[in-house]
Amino acid sequence: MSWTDERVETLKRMWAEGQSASQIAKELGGVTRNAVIGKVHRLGLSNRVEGDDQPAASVAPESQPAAEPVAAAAPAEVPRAAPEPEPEPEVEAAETPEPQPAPQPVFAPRRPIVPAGQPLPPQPSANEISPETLASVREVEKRALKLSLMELTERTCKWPIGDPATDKFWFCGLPSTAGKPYCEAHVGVAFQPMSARRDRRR
DNA sequence: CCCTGATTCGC
DNA sequence: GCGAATCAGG
Repeated sequence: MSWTDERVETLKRMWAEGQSASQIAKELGGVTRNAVIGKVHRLGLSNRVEGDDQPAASVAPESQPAAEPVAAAAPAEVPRAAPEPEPEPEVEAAETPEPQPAPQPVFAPRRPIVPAGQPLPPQPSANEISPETLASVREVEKRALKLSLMELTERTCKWPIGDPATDKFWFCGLPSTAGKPYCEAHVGVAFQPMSARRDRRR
């Protein structure tokens, strides 16, 4: 594969959107994340840290995620999570006058959306779940890794636990079943044969 | 171990 | 210019 204008354009766009090199590589196909990173540098993209253009104040090493939606449709929709307390460490002492217009016009997207390959959990009512499964889930949730939205990956259980409107909210985070968005226990709750649900429903 | 980007250097 | 290998880090 070569870097055609089109492919470079895609690269630029995705990089600007904050997509990771590996995600971009996957999208483009035929290239590795190394290739993408190498190209990014050759194109002069990347976080120009060195002083040359903008003072660049201090390119946030990680920067905040700015709460992104997990997925679209959601039966029992999950309100904004924003598990990040982050009361703003704010600037240091009054050492930077910065009377200038405003530094940081760079366009700083960053951490994009979280996979969400599957629809969000339906949060079935208790009477639709078998006692055994329910017990298993409760037991498992005690061991939940309590991950934040940004910590989820393709192989972590994305089952939400707690009230999204409060601080007591997190995602299961246990190893997800291959190909599924949830761990074994939550897959049991999320994916049930229609017949089973029908039979169990009052 | 999973993942990130950065850098080097032979091709 | 390209990107695998490697490095440094979360």
